[in-house]
Amino acid sequence: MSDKFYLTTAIAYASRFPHVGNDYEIIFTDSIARYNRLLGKDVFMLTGTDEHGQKIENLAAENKIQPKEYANRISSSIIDNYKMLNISNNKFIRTTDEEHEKVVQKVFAKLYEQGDIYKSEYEGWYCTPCESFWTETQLKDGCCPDCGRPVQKTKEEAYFFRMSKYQDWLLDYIEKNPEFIQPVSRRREMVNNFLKPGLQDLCVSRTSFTWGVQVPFDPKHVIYVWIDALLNYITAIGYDPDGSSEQFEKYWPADVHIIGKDILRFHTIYWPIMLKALGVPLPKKVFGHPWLLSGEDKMSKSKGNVMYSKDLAKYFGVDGVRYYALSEMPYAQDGSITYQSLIAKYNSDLANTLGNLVNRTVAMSRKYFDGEILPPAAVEAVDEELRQTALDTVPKFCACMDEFRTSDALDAIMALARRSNKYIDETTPWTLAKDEDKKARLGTVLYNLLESIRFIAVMVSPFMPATCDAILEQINCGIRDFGSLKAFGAIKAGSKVGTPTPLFNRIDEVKMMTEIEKEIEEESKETQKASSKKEVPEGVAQIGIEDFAKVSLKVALIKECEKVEKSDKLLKLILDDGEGSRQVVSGIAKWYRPEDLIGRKIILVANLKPAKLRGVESNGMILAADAGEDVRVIFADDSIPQGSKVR
RNA sequence: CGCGGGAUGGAGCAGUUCGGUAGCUCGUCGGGCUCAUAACCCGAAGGUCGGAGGUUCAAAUCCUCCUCCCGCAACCA
Repeated sequence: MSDKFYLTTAIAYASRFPHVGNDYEIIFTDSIARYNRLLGKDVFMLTGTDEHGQKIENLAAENKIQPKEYANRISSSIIDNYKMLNISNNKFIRTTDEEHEKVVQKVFAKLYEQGDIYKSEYEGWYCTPCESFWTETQLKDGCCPDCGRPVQKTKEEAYFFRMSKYQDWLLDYIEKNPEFIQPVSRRREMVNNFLKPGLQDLCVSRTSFTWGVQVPFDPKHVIYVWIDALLNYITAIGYDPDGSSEQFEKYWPADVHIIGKDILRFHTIYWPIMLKALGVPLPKKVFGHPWLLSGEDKMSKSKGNVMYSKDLAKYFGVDGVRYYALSEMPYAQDGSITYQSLIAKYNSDLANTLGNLVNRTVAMSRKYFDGEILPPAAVEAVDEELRQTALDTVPKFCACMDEFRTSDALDAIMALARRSNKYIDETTPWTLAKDEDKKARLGTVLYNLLESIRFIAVMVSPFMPATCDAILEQINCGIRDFGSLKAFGAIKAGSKVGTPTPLFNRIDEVKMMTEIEKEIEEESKETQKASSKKEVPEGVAQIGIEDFAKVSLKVALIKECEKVEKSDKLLKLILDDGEGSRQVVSGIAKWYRPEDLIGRKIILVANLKPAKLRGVESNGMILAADAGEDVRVIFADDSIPQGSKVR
């Protein structure tokens, strides 16, 4: 019997509280899980938190608490958030769970013993003040992603996973299993960018921090994120290299890992190779979903465009938030969320189309028959179309959901709601009600409407579980199994409908926007207060004047400037630093054109070690400020002669 | 010439595999109805399908070139 369905989300990094953009993934996954349960499958949905690593260690230190304590806080707030969102996960794993850590160590040891992991030296970038190592890709603007300072190339001892050994096998596997990587466009990206050029061995341990799972046979090493985090998918259900649980045998391989498109690489390259090395079958699918953007941009604190589910739920209800996330998101492109679009969608789909349909139907039933449901005795030709639409919607709904197209599935359901509203106009129950002889006909019309609404309620349950319950309560019908959608007419005549209560109250856009704007203003005032209090920036240690004196800052004149070929971000500058010319390369091409800079004076870090960027030599660096997402060069006053020392 | 995706009425999308009246939701305008949440139903306006060429009886769809956006990669001293 292959009626089990195991699906997972990525585990959330427990460094800070997630916003709606992050929550999209769990809402989406939850709707897939609930859909498969509706089909009668034995579903196991896993989610959790990734709680190890440098960043959490640092954040904990800043807050003067233990890392575990910090992780506990964030983790429990995430659990609360998921509860609020009505997420139906079967398990919540934390990478700090004892069972998980034990298995991670065993796996590491096993891979080491069989030669897939070996000890070597790791060349990376070191940030002295933070005492932390970063990989090339982790760097932000070439500097430490935590404190923004320059970093130095250094070596440390580390363990590596021999990825290259499995590369041909994986390439072959991906080609033979086109279903494996989900939106297909992403598959090409992975194959062309990583697999074909050749895989680098992956560094899987660190000595630069301690908050993580220890390498069992070499305690000064901590197992770095990939082995630790990815293994959660199998440790959570009882994998053990020495013999796994029954639960593992039953649910593995996972039917799908649902993850953000940004971490597809780890799930479609490193994870399959790890599993292969362990002799464990691969998950059937990895689906890299797009992002929910705030308007046009990614949500970020510095832009002040972050929206949290719990705040949105206050205005739109949990199901309103779930509905928006699931219906507005295109299949493979990023979606967008704004208060305006949320209000528009909420009003037109939920309040007007669906909510009003249920409300008017139940109200008529009460009004004309005191709520009693009559049998569908007086059938007419118009009925057939409604009936057929309802029946046709079911396979459409399934086809969409099997491909994870939630917005198309919801579209199909809303089309049925619209068809039902139209049916009311076609049959004009209020006219039938005036004629005593048309009672049976009127009863039939209302019966058909109630049954159609029942179809909607059942199909809507994966997306808006609470709304499904509320509808079924109002039509007073408990028949909600998927099998009941095979035929039209499961509602029993003779029972009485409940009280008509609006499911979604219409929102006055102007009113709500003023309210929301007021709230946002108050919040930003608060955060400003809070941030002005702790002026010591995150993650930057205080230094003495003697440290500062090590940096030689000078004013310099930009004499020439041009773009570095084949680069998006680099400008090559020829500077006059008072002693002569020097060439500096700077990553500011996105914000400045060469002609904007020539003739201006800037501040130069004069004693930085030379480096080559994109093959062009750079001697020093120019100072610039991060203004949100933008970068602004710090210009010096024209009256300052070049070569002047800055201190 | 690093790899990939995209450009369709005011907005957001479908249609492109296997050429043949350009479709959906929202918005706008006009009408209808009164059971209902100023809702619902009907109708209309609005698109030379990013641009230029080509193949064809026929191109949003196939081919070539170009422009602009977005991911990934490289790069950010």
